[in-house]
Amino acid sequence: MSVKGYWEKLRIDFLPSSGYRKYTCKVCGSDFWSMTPRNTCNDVPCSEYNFFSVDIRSPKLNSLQARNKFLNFFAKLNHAVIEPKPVVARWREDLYLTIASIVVFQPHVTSGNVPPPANPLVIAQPCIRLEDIDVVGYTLGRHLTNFIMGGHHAFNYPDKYVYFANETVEYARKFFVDEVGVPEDELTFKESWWEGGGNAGPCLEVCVGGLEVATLVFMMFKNLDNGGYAELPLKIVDTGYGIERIAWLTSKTPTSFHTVYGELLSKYLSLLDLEEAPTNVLWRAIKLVSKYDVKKSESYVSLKNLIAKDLGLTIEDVSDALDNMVKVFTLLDHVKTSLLLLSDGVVPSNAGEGYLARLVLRRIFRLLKTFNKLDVIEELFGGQIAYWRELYPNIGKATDYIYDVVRSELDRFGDVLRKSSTILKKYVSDRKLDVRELVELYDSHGLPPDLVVDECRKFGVEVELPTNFYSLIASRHSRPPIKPVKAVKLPQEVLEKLIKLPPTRRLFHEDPYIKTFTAKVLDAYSRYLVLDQTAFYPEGGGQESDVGVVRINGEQYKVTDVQKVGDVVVHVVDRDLRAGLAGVEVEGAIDWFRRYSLMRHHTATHIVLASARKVLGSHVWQAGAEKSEDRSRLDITHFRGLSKEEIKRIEDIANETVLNCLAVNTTYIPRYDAESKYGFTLYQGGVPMEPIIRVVEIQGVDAQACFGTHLRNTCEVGGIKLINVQRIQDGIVRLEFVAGTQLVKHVRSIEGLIDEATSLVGGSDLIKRIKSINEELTSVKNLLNAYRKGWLDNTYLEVIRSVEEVNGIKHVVKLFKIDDKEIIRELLKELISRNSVVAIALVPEGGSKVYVEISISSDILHLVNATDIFNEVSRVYGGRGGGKRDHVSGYITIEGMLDEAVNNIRKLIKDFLIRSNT
RNA sequence: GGGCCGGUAGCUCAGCUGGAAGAGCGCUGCCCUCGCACGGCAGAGGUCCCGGGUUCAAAUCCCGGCCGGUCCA
Repeated sequence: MSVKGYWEKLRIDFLPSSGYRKYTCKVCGSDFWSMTPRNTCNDVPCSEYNFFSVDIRSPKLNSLQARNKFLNFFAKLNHAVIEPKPVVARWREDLYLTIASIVVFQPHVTSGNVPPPANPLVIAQPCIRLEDIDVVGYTLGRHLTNFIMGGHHAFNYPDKYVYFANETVEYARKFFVDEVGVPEDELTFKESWWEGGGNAGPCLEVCVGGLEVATLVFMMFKNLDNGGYAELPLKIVDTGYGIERIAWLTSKTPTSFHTVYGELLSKYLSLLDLEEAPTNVLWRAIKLVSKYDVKKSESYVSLKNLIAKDLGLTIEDVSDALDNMVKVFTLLDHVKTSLLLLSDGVVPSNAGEGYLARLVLRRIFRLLKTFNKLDVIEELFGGQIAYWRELYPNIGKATDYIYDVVRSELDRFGDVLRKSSTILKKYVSDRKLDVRELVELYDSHGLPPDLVVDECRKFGVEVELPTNFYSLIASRHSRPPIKPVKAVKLPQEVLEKLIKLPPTRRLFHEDPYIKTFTAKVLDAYSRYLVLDQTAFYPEGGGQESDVGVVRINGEQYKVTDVQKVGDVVVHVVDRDLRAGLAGVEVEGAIDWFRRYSLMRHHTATHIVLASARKVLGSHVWQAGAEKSEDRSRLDITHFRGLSKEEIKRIEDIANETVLNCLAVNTTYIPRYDAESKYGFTLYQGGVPMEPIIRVVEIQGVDAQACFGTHLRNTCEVGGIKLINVQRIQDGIVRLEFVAGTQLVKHVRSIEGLIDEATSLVGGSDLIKRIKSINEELTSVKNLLNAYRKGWLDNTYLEVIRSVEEVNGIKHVVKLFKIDDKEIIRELLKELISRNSVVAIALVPEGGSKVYVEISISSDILHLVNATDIFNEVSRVYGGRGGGKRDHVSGYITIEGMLDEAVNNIRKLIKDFLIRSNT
């Protein structure tokens, strides 16, 4: 079905009945609704911007006021106001950032698993989108990397209808006309089609004077693999109002940066020693910018040309005025985006969402570098922290962390730049730099092309920056489809068979201290056993599964692994089970020692995470965890390695928590209650898809959504010792620790190591022994060197005495019966550097193998060649080897008497020298 | 998660079309100086990241791993 086909199906009666009529855009061909006849659809680039000439009957609004107006309007229409969520979408596995308000409700609500927190609802959600990051600034505010998306949402279930397209359009019209004061003739609704995140539906783009101010999406379909659509059971109203654009519309400033950042703009200009561009240039720019395809870099140049022509200025005048403004706009935007990311706890790194933060920061650094103003970076951040801390309280709380990270990232960027000159020298050593090299400098070394071009000029190397540079980069990166590889530990046929069984009653949750139990067999197949209830904990939440035994009909089976398939717990036993066991009663017993160790390690993990957050800051998140019987492993996000002091403090605070004997309570709480009570730090180990979640709370210390089995009280942990701390990758630190009785085991293994080391070196005081062994080693080394030197001196004289001469060529062939090639080589070097001589060493290497090394003084190289001599010898003695004219090494084979052979070789060489020199 | 670049003396790096492990800075000692800096001379310092392979021969080539950097998801 075509897009238009869906529109006929949807039918929005409200528009025609309120006097709107449908027209077709002469430029893009889209259908749109308008009160007054129009040729074009009122959206760029079909129409020019003229929203600043529209007579808006409303006071000027800044973005905070526009946001409040939006929320209040929909609150009056019985929408519950929902608190915004972080800009880092930690609840999504397929997305790093909150790019729209609907993201807050995906996938748990949109899939139908969890009801929305209210219905209908309204939210003003800060969002970050980096896809247009390159054109931010150039469009004078149409594109931003951060913005507030006002969304009113209604979720229509098959059995519960709230509202859909008609009401949505009615509300939008009322909001823009009655609240914002847009004259109704200026308001248009363009029919379009929206797709995203696996869903799709028709949408209306709401425009005023060329500016799109809202999109109204009616999410009705699911994308199918074959490219088609399937209707969703849930019909969702998904709207996005551009709060900054609405503010811009009312405040009539030449760019939206003037509206959003207010006094910060002039503050930034003065910090950077810049002048604001003349107003007439800015106004001319905003009128013209709507016509251009901003993705093409040459269009910015033609924009400047046109402004110059219109205003009677030179292109240089316009460039001077506009280029710096664009950079300042970009700085304003990027600094705010950084603040939002960092205050939500993102740790910059070279992977994941951390990379996105680094990308934005690096762009800031590069821009500042073009002004030579890297030193004002803290003032730039400070200005915005003060400006935004009221609207975004997290920014105020994270101030220290933000400065720390900015400084540390700036240092790192400085390192890259410092390295750049040596790297560059390597690349321009041939006095030129081609495009391939330019691409490699950026892709492999992080050197931005504009910077490289500047640097090259200093070396006197001219480089051309191709306009398609970034698409060249893109083409270097092949994009494999995202594959959510789920490690399925059970065979497919077992999964299919078991998924239909009723959920297993979780005795391990009801009472984590149950060691034995009885249950009924629901199904038994091959080595897989499903019971109606079980005390066996299945692997999950980073906790390994239990092991133990089950007794069925008097026969005992070992349980080696336990997995969860949906809500069904599957026991894997050590051998095949009989058929027809369904209904039979079984007795089970878990390996309690192992389980208790796991429980201690699991509770300890929560304690250590909380301690790390206390010591390092609230940007610390769990990046992975694994609890096993003998130790626990916790990966946390942090921007540098830990100092000894920090490690000690984490350990101390963790053990304090243990000693304080705090209760550990496990409760089931409705999702939204839990979120508002504990915040999003609940979801350290991922986000469950259920409306009611299991919360493990250590009173006053930590609360997490968690599936694992925990102790009743922190006392039971016994004690916690960090045994290994390392930075496993940029932005992630791994903490390994042991708890409880495992601590004893760990100490014992260290004792064992010490004992073994002590017995190896002898004596009783390990440190003392190692010190004396070291000294001994040094003196033996020195002694050896002395002997070598002595050997060298004596042997040198001895060899010199054996030098013979044929046809004016001095030469010597010597057999050495020590296997120390290093000193023999040194001897040869000594010989040839102090004499004009051909020196040949033979070193037997066991069996018939004899090592040969030939060296020739440089001044007689014109007379004789080492390779030739070697070949002459190997003709008779079957050698393999090679080298250069002055030096050859290899092996020959000598059977029988060695001394005899050496004499023979001497003769061979003598003959050769006679022949070759006549 | 993937692509690319890199890992050689305490530091910064060269050597990488296979053929005798190097430079600069720093360090130690001596000379010069009243002393310091500079300068001069001499010297110490190496698991060429690790493990396999190819080869007469590997820092260099091939395979695998570890670590770092960087770009893109």
